[in-house]
Amino acid sequence: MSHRRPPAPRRTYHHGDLRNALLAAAETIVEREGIPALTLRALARAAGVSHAAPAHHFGDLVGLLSELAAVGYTRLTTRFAEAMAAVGPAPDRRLRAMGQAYVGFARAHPGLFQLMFRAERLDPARPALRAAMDAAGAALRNAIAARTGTPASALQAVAQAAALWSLVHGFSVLLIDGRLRGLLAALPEGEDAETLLEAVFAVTDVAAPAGPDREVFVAAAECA
Amino acid sequence: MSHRRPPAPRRTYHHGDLRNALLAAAETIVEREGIPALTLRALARAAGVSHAAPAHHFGDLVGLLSELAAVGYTRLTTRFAEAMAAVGPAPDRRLRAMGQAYVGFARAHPGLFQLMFRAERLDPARPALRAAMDAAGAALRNAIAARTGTPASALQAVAQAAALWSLVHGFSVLLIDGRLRGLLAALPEGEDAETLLEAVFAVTDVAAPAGPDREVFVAAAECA
DNA sequence: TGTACATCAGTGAACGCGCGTTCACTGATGTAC
DNA sequence: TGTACATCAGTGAACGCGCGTTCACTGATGTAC
Repeated sequence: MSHRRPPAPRRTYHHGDLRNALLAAAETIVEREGIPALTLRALARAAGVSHAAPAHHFGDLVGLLSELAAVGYTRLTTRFAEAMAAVGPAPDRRLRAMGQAYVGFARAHPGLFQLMFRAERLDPARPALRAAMDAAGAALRNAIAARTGTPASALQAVAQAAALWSLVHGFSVLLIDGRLRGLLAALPEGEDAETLLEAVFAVTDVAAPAGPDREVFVAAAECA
Repeated sequence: MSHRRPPAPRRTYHHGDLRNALLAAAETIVEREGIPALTLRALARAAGVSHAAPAHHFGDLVGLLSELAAVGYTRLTTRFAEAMAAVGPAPDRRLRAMGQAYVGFARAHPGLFQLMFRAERLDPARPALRAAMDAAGAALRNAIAARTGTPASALQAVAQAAALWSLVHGFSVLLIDGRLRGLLAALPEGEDAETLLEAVFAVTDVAAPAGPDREVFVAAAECA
């Protein structure tokens, strides 16, 4: 979020970059106080501006939050790219890196992440939001397609995508909501959510490493 | 929800079963109008009662919604039991049936399901809610333990549970939010969300049938 | 370079709304004797 | 069986609050000439 300004002092009548200041304020508020605290007046207050000012830039609250969600999806797409780049070209490693980036994003920005999936406060028809969502979705599908190769069927291709997305999304949601606390407590000393996610990938075929298990399986096909 | 009464006619000053009437009204409202429409006044209106009346039974709105969420968790636990009973004793079938029941519940009661996971409107310390959540969680863990048998490690046992729960929860959330629409559209003619869920289980090891694949794998271990 | 004017961005007072909460009340129910 | 009384459940008016929206306004900026 560029051009962030302190809300207090302003020497000129015009703000200069109220649009970005409002988005930054919205993100701060949602992380500190949660989604219900996101109101037009609270945002204007945080940006140090009269409460009627935001209307000039976003129309209404749904518009503003949709733009913020778009920022979130764009940031998520960036995280995807970074994580995959850091891990080299192996498709299964890239896919796992992407899943870890997904969960990592949710943990780093839980409020924003929740907002991105709270349909009632967003307008998916907003071009910026639609474009940002599409970009994130395309990155996910590409990474899955790269690993799967030519799928056995259309159904299987779709199922691969739905499975990975469901897995990392469900894990993220349950984790930031504290629902996995019980399971995490049952872990051996010193193990945390990151270890658990790795183990989840391991017991799951979706993003499991193409390791010995898979080779044994292939060998079995020949042996039989 | 028992003893449901029409809100309009009431010959006696006392309602008789306002507690259940309010829970029923809350469920109707959340399914028809969504979670933001759940206010004390709207509930009282729907139950045909003055807006100060609910306080006698639930204290405040969080209390009322927590009780409703408890009803939801209890119903979910019942669905679990029904689905597993209908499918016989085989642990992997039972586990899949449970996953299907989870997603089926979310589809049948999307508003209630969302409420059950909207922490900001619930008080998890309420005994009824805590008990109902624990019961549902225990059913899930038991079904997983029955299929896994003796796990290789504590980490793996926890990972199995986290994986299945994440998978079905993520699938449910994305499905009722319409996020899987794109993937569903890519399915062959006539295939629906139920088929997709089956396929997701199939590409996933978590609840995959102990079918030929698994046998081949075992054969390979001997063959090598 | 200077001036006039249109447009833009933010102000601040006012509005109506639905909300949760409080409170004195009243009708109904249950219990003791 | 009857009566007195306490308790319970629901009423309805009132309150203050924060909200989004409207509106006439004003200060700043940009543009035409």
